[in-house]
Formats: sequence, structure tokens, C-alpha cells
Amino acid sequence: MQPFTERVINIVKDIPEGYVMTYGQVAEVAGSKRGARQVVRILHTMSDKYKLPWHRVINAQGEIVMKNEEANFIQKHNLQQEGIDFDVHGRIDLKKYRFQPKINQ
DNA sequence: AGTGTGACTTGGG
DNA sequence: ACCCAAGCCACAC
Repeated sequence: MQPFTERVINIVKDIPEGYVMTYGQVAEVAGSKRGARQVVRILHTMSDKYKLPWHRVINAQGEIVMKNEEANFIQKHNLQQEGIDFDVHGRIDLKKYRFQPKINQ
């Protein structure tokens, strides 16, 4: 397994309940500033076997945009249950809920 | 090997 | 605030 993949998994796993991170943010902390799309791919393929809290990873605009409408609904529902609020446009206030991991992972 | 495709991001208009 | 174009990188065909 690639070290980048491993770091992404660890980072996502460490996102506490009630907080979120963006794809780009995870990628940057994992060492690839431009690897947002790889983070997407990794979550897509690894979230099952590693039990990752993929719903706590969203895009830089604070919104949830998934191909699958049902999964979209589930993600939003899960986040709301963890105490995260959505504004009238269905967006999350990143200033409030963004999780800042420690520098050295 | 070339092309298309994302659960993306950023900058500009 | 919204829309668009360009940049991005791994993977599937």
C-alpha cells in the first residue's frame, strides 16, 4: 500500500465526531497538496474495509455533492446526528466545524 | 499509449 | 454569490 494511502486512512480515521475536513485538506496533511481527487478515490475504495468515517469529509465549499442521491442524504443525516448544522443552502459552516489535525501524523 | 472520468480546488469574471 | 476554465492525479477502457 502506498504511504500516501495509509496516511489518508489514518487522518480520516482521526476526525472526531462533530467535525469535518475537506478533501483538499486531507490531501495536504497527507503530503500531497494537489491530491484531493486521490483522497476521493481512496475513500471510495477503502471506506468499507477500514470502517472510515467518510461522511466527515466534504468539499471546500462546505457542501455535500455526491453522484448517488441516497448516499448524499445519508451523509447529511449522519452529520446532523453528530451535531453539525446546515444552513439554508445545505452547506456546513467550515469556520465552525473544520477539524485541524496535528502537524506531525 | 491515448483518452475519459471523478464524492476536488482555485482563481477570475 | 454564481458560473466557468484550468489544473490536478490515479485508474478504467
